[in-house]
Amino acid sequence: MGDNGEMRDVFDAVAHPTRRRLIQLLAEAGELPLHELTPHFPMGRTAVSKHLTILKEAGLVEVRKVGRETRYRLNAAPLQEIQDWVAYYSKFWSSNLMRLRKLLEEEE
Amino acid sequence: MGDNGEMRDVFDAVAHPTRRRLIQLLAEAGELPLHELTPHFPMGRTAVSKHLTILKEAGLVEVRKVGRETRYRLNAAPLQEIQDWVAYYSKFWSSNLMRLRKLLEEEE
DNA sequence: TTGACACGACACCAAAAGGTGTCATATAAT
DNA sequence: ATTATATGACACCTTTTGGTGTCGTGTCAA
Repeated sequence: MGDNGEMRDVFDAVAHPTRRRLIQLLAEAGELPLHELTPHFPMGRTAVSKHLTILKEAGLVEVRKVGRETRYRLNAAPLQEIQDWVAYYSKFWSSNLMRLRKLLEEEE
Repeated sequence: MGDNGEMRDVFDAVAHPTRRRLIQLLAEAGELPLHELTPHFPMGRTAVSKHLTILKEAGLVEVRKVGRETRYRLNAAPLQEIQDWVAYYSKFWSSNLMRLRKLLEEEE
C-alpha cells in the first residue's frame, strides 16, 4: 500500500551521495519544493527531480502538491530496514569481539 | 589506512544484494575462499570475485592467501558509518514523533 | 489574458555497473 | 613431470545510471 508501480530497494536509494544530501535537506527543512532543493546541487532541476523520484520509489519521500509547486518531505521509516540489517552485524565490530576474533585466527 | 589505491563508499558497496549476501556468508563462516562462495550465487566465479573486490575496496572484507586459495573474511567495522548515519534519522520515525509531525502538518 | 514560473515526461547521451569467457600463473596432487 | 585446481587480470558486451535539454501543462501574477 502507498506505493504504486515500481518499488526500489532502500539500500540502493541511499547509495548515492546526492540522495543522502536530499534526505538531509528534507530532514532539516521539513518540506521543500524542487526549485528550492535544486540550488544545493551542482546539477540541473531534471537530475534532482529524478533523484527525488528514486527516493519516492523507495518510500523515503512523500509528496504534496501546493499550487504550482510540489513539496517533498522525508519519510524516514524505510530506513528502519537498514538499521535492522546493520544492527545484526554490529556484534562483529564491537572492540572486544574484534580482539577475540583476531586472537583465534592467530591460533589457527 | 591499510587500503591502497581506490577507495569505495560503504553505502555503495552495500547497495547490491549479492554483496550483502556475501557479507552474510562471511559473517556466518568466518572465512571462505572464492570457490566456496561462488556456488551460492547464480553467476560465475569472475562476477563473484568482482563483488568481493568492491567489498575489499570499501574495507569490508580482508584477504589472506593460503596455498593456492585466497580466503576472504568480513571486517564489519566500516558498517559503523552506516549505523551512525541511520541513527541520526531514527528520530524521524519514532512513532511519537511521526504522529506529532503529522498533526503539525494538518495545522498548517 | 498574457506572461512568468514550477514541474513532469520525454528523448537523448556518456559513463559506470554487472555480467560473460579466456588466458596466464601459482600451487597441489598423482 | 604432469595434470588439476584456484585465482587474478583482461577484453568484451549489455543494461542501468546519472546527467543533459526540450516541450507541454497547470498555476500564479500583472
